[in-house]
Amino acid sequence: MNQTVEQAHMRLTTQRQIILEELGRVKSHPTANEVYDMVRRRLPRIGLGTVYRNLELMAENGIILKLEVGGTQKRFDACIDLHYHIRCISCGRVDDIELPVQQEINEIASRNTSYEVLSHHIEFLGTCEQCSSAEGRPTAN
Amino acid sequence: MNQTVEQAHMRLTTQRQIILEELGRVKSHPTANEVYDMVRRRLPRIGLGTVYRNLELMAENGIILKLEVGGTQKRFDACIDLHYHIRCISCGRVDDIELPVQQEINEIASRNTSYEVLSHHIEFLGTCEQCSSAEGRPTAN
DNA sequence: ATAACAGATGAGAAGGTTTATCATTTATCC
DNA sequence: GGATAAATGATAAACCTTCTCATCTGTTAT
Repeated sequence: MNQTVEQAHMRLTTQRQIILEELGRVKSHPTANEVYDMVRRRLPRIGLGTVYRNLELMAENGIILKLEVGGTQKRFDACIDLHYHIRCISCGRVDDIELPVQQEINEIASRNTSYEVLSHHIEFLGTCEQCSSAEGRPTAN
Repeated sequence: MNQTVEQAHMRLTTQRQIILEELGRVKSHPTANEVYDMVRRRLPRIGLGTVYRNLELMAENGIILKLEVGGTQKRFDACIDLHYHIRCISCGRVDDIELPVQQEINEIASRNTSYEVLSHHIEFLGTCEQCSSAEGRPTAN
């Protein structure tokens, strides 16, 4: 599951290479459109569809991570190690959160459901520093 | 936060009443469109916008719960007690899962982030009974 | 009761995100 | 190099959600 573009029998095209590079460059968890904007600075003629297609493909092959978080848009992460996230309910940004991964709750969950449990994800909700400090100010929002 | 329609200074219109009734009738976690379909059987002239507007409003006022889960669509729940969910990666259905709520991890998370932590949600991923048993069959999917 | 007012609705348009289509381009394999 | 398969870019389409606004409904004050 966790592999490289070549091991997934995907051609390492220029587009894929740069999508991967740009995604790896940031610590944020960009949406497809944000990745598109980053990549377009280096490949101005790339299509939005190509970005979507490849993010989806690379996520399916375990090369990158597609975040299963709330909010309207899908987000992607070059770091595929299991870790948890926190999302700002005001501006929507998503950050990593330091918390020991609790693999054991998968087993606990398994005992209480008819589903075949594969994984879990914890998402915290809160307000980020910027939005918290902007709350009082009349002009900001 | 957790209150009735009247306490939220919302008029208890026929539409709101029936939306609440229909949402309370099911144990699933329907999408706005699924609620629309259920309600329309009793109020054929209701608009989809009314359903969206009122689900959103009632969620804001803590009358119902808007699920912060992955997937493309928002889902709603008449049960507002904090509990966790499991989502089928094959068909998308969402069920409750029995697992003690871990309020203490909010505090642990708080120590490791600059966010103001408000809440958290755990979402398990897996395959539901139906999809698991349908996996082998050639015709099903 | 009735008039004035505010809130809610229904219909449709519009917006935003994602996926599908397809002719063209690019890479790979003999 | 030529045949073949895969990937791209452009565009359209699909999908979900929100917005707009004229109309309707309920409330309040007279």
